[in-house]
Parts: sequence; structure tokens; C-alpha cells
Amino acid sequence: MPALSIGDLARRTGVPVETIRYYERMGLLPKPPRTEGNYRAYETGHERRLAFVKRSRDLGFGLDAIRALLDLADGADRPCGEVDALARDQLAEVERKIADLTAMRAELQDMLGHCRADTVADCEIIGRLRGK
Amino acid sequence: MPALSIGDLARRTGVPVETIRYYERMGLLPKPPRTEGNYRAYETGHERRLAFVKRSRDLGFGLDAIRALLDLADGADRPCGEVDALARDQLAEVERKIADLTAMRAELQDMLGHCRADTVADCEIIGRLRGK
DNA sequence: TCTTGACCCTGTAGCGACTACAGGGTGCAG
DNA sequence: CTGCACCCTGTAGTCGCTACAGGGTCAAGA
Ligand SMILES: [Zn+2]
Ligand SMILES: [Zn+2]
Ligand SMILES: [Zn+2]
Ligand SMILES: [Zn+2]
Repeated sequence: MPALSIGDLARRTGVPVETIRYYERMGLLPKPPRTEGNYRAYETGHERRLAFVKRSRDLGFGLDAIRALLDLADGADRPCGEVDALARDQLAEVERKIADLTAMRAELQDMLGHCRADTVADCEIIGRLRGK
Repeated sequence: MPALSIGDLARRTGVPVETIRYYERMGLLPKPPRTEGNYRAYETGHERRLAFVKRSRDLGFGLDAIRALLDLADGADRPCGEVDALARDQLAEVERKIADLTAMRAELQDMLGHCRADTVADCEIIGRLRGK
């Protein structure tokens, strides 16, 4: 199996080229070997690692947490308590955001429901933003 | 009623001093008159405007949208269709975010539910991040 | 052989909405 | 008069990208 260019890797993982280079700068991906022409040459190990990063990002983990997860994933024998703690923190963060957004949604829906589409002077939305 | 210092305004609205200055730079708040010592001197009009901005931010509106809302709020006679459109856009954005976060929450909860707290090699969380 | 065009490289700047200084000036109470 | 809390401007950092600018590389087609 031949080495992959950064564009190949981007197509295979769905992560944009610029983002792959950014992850490398941030220390999430190891610096790959280069071709004669100074192109990055990736192997399947790199692809697996990038896929791990992408799945973690899709769950909302920050790059610091992902670095920690990658480190933990390398130590097969250790207990997974730290992994679970990171996942629980992330779940808590997601739940906090959902709670905030749910409150926003309720207020926006209520505003929109009360607006009778007349003039700005009587508009319920503007009225509430002004504080009644 | 005497003029308010920026610190007074911050305490009364719950908006940090640095953020008030930032809103002024961004054109959301008018430049207030200054005292002899070059301190900003606010009146109740400024406080109302800042409160409007804060309530809008609390609903997740971006600063561009808030600028538009402030402009619209000044034209009392005009129909409120544009206001409603901004609110509907914001509601749609909030709903999109809730959907994304809800999917993340489900996956995180499921991962955590399947983890039997043994070694990293067998950890369901790490396993799924690796793509099974 | 030459040229075109797609790809790759580095380095830097921008996004949004703040937040945190650094390095100074002001104002009031003890 | 001396602290101390507050205020000023200007700049840089945060997070996770994203978008250039200004070049180099490489394979296919004429
Ligand atoms: Zn109601
Ligand atoms: Zn209305
Ligand atoms: Zn399950
Ligand atoms: Zn586990």
C-alpha cells in the first residue's frame, strides 16, 4: 500500500487539508515523513490516528482532551478511569449547553408566538428585548 | 440622577467592564460623554441600551444581528417583519445546535453506559473512538 | 520537450466574542 | 500625602479552524 498525500488523507477522513496541518502543528498528529519533493507521506497508522481525532471532535471534545485521550489510548494495560472521567466531563459540558440552548429556544418560540406582526412599537420581540 | 461610571454600569447590568468597552468599540453602544478626568459618564439611556444588548446576547444573537435589532427598534412605525425574521433565524440556529448536541449526548451516554471500567485495551469509549 | 493545471509547501492573518494584561492616570478616604 | 480602588488606551491571547499569498512539485497531454 503506497503512502498517502495530505489530500488523499483529507478525502479518506473528511478532514480538510488545512485542518490536518493545523492538527500536526498542535501536536495531535505526528510529523509524517516527507517525499523527495517535501510532500507529507502518510501511512495507515496516521489515518487511524486522524480518524480517532475526528470522532473525538464530532463528540465535542476539545483538542487538549483529545491529546489526553490519545495518550491514554496508548497505554493498553492501565485502567480506563481517566478516560471515563474525560467522557463524563464532556457529557456534563454538552448537557450544560443543551440546557442553555433549550432555555433560549423556549424564549424565542414564546416571543415569536406572541408577535402579531404589526409595527415595531408594539412588537413583542422588541418589547421583551427592551425588558417589557 | 448622577452619571454612572463604567463600573457602576457593569454592576447594574451584569456585563463586565471590558465587555462594555468592547461593545463600544464594535459600535453597539454610543460613545458616552467623558468627565474632566476622561472617565466615561453614562446615563440611563445607555443602561437601557446595554440591557437590550445583554438580553439579546443571552438569547444567542450575534453582534451583527444585535446591531440590526437595535436599528429596527428605533423605527417605531415600521412593520416588525424584519425583527421576526432575525428571531426566526436565531431560533433555527439554536435548534440546529440542540440537534447536534443531543446526538453527542446520546453517544457519550451510550459509551459511558457500556464501559465496564477495566483496562484501556477493553474500554468501550476508547474502542469507539478508534472506530470499533 | 514544453506547458498546463492540480496539487503541495510555509507562514501569516482573520474570524467571533470576548478576556487579560501592561503601563499609565484619577479620585477619594484616612 | 499616601494608599488604594478605580479608570484609561492599546495590544495580545483564547479556541478551532479557515483563508490567503507567494511560492515549489509533478504527472498528463500536445
Ligand atoms: Zn408567553
Ligand atoms: Zn413582531
Ligand atoms: Zn449501546
Ligand atoms: Zn472505559
